[in-house]
Amino acid sequence: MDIKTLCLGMLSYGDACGYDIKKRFEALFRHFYSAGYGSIYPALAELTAAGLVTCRAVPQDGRPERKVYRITELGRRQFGDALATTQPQHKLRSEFLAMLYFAELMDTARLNDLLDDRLRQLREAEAHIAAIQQAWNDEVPVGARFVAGFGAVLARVAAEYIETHRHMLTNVPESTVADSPATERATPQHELIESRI
Amino acid sequence: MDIKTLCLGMLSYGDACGYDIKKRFEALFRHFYSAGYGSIYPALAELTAAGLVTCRAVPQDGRPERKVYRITELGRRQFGDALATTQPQHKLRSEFLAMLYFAELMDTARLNDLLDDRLRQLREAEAHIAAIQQAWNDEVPVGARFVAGFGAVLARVAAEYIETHRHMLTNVPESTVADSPATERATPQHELIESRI
DNA sequence: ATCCCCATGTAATTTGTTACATGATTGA
DNA sequence: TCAATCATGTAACAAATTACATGGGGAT
Repeated sequence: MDIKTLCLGMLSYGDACGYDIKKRFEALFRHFYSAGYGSIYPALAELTAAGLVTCRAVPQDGRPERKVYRITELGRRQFGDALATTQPQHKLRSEFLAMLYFAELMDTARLNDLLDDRLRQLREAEAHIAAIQQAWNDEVPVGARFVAGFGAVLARVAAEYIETHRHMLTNVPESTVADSPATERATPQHELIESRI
Repeated sequence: MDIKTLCLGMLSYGDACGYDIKKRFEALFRHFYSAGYGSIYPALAELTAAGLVTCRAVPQDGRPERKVYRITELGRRQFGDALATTQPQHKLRSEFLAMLYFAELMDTARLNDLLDDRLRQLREAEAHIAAIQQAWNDEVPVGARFVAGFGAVLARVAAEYIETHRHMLTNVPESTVADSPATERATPQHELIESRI
C-alpha cells in the first residue's frame, strides 16, 4: 500500500487536486501516515498515465490552474484489488524510544525535556483527533471512526505511560548519574552484557 | 539519531560484531526500530573510518572471521553529544490503519483476516517483551525497562482496542456491504465529501 | 536431505524527503 | 507589511530494503 494506491483511495471518496489530497492526508492520516507534495504529484502523474484516474484542468484567475483528478472504473477496480490482496505493514521508527533506552547516559534535565516534548506531541494528537471527531456527522464511514478512535486511544495511553513511569528515569539517586565518563567507564564492562539485552 | 549513531550506542554497552549488533537490535529494538545488515555493515565501516570505533579481526575455524568492534573514547563522547542534542523523531507508517480507513470497500471475511493478523502480531510482541523482561536481573538499565514497559502497554492496548471495536467494522448490516461496484457507485458522490474528512 | 545458524559484505533498486522554482491573493 | 494560503511541479539527495554472492557447521 504505497502512496500511489492511497491517492487512488482518497480519490474514491471524491475528486480532488494534489493540493486537496495532501490536506486530506493531513486531516486524518497524519498520525499514522505522511505524504508530501514530492510524493503526491508524481503519484498522480503515474496514475493518470496508467489510466486509473483522469485529469481535467480548471483555470482560475489569479491562481495556478487546478488539476482536478477523478478515479476511473479501472482505478476503482484496481483499488478494490489492492484492498483485497495487499498485506498491510505497520512500521514504527521511534528515535524517541531508541534514545530513552540509553537514559543512563543523559542527565535529568535532558530527559525531562524529551519526555515533555513527546507529551506535548501526544496531547496535540489527542486534541486534533477530538476536533475532527466533533465535526463529524452520522454519515462518516466506520473505517474513519475506527482509525480515529484507535489513534486517540493509543495517544492517550502513551501519554499516561510517560506520566506514570517517568519517575523511573528522572528520580535517579545522585550517585548513579554519569558524570565522569572517561576514567571509570573506559574498559570495565566489556563482553558481559549479552544477558542484559 | 540514525543507524550509525545507534550502532555506536549499542557498542557503548559492550564489544560486538555486525552480526551481534543485528541480534541486539532484534532483541529489544524490534518493536520500534529495525535495521538490516545492509545498513549495519556500512555504518560500522564508516564509524571505523571516523575513528569512533576500532575493529579487530578474530579468526575462527570453519567460519568467516568475526570483526569485533569496540567504541573509542572519541566515539563515547560523540554518542553522548548525540544523546544530548538530537531531537528524536517518532515516525509511524501504518498501512494497516490506512487500509482500515477504507473498510467500507472490503468484505467481512477480509476485514477479519486483517484484524486477526494484526492481533497475532500484537500478541506476539507482548509475549516477546514479557520473555525478555523475565530474563532480566537487577542490573538492567532503567532505559531498557522503560522502553520495554512502553512497548508492552501499547501492544496490549492496541490489541484491546481491536477486540472491543472490531464489531464496528464487521457487524455491518447485509445491505450496506458493497457488492456491485460499477453500477451504483460510478458518479453519485463526487465533490461532496470534504465535510466527512 | 534439508534447513537454520553463523558471518561477511556489495550493488541495485525502491522510496521518500528536502530544496528549489514561481507567484498572486487574502487576512492580520 | 508580513505571513499564510493556494497551486504546481522538478531535481537532488538521503535512506533503507532487497537481492546477490559465498560457504562451512550443526541439528532434525
